[in-house]
Amino acid sequence: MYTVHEVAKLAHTTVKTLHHYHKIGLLIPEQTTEASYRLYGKKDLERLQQSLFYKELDFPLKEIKKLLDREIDREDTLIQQKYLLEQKVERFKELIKTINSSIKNAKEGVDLDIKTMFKGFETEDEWQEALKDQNEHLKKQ
Amino acid sequence: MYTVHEVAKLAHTTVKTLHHYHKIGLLIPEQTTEASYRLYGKKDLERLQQSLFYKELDFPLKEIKKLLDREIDREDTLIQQKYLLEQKVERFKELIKTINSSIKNAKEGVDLDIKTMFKGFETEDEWQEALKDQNEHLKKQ
DNA sequence: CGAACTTTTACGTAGCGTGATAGTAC
DNA sequence: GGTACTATCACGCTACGTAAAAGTTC
Repeated sequence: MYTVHEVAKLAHTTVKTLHHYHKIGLLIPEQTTEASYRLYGKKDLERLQQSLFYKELDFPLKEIKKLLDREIDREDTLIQQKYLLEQKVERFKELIKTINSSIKNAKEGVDLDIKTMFKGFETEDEWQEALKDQNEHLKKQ
Repeated sequence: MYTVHEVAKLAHTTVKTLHHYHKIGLLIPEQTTEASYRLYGKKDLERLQQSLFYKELDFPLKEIKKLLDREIDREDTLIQQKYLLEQKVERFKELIKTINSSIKNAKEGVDLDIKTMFKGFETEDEWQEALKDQNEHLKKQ
């Protein structure tokens, strides 16, 4: 069992964040003491971990809650999260490419064409679509 | 010259976002028509591009404005942004590693030790520190 | 003339941060 | 009994979303 402070330190987040997650029902501590001190167990830490992964993927907390509440299977969820993180790495690599093009053109004083300027951002929405498809996929299974 | 809608489409953002950036002074269109329609030029698009890069790096808009207002040199800024994006890719790779460990342990039904569970998140703050150092570094130049 | 833009104004929302005040553990 | 926690309000802030009403362009 871990106190708020301990969990915050372990997960590199803040006490206030844990309070917030408690309030919105995203992460309810396994136990509370008589003085209503929050006590988190192993399962709570696992759920927090998965929440943080989703957060890195820019999922809104409400959706994270939904996803974890109907949690099909921890392993499946982890596999999906891994896939999404890999997608994100690809997007970032695209952005780096775009920067390289921009640097090159800045150096040469040439104007970069506009489509190229925003390459890698474009994937933002398409990528959101891909996310939905992914979720649809999971639901159907 | 591009209208709000055109810019929004090009940069894969929204009209409202451009309004907001105008309002806070982050991106003021080069021209406005008689009917006060916003018209964005090439310079504006470049500034928007850099803003979006910083946004991907989780910089608050206020700081982005500051950074771009004192813009030392577009090229230098791009190089710094590239470096920071690469850092971020590394963090994400760490997270993927963490997921792999978690999947493995989920498979074997073994409990993962807690420090490992949050590896990759830990860099969040340390990474923020690194950011500050970077900025300090730039300021001193 | 209609369809697709555009404007400003205004209120709503998410995800916490930041005190303030007060109780609690050791 | 002091120090370091903990709790619950409550208000503030950022970065927009989401209408709502009205003008504009082609």
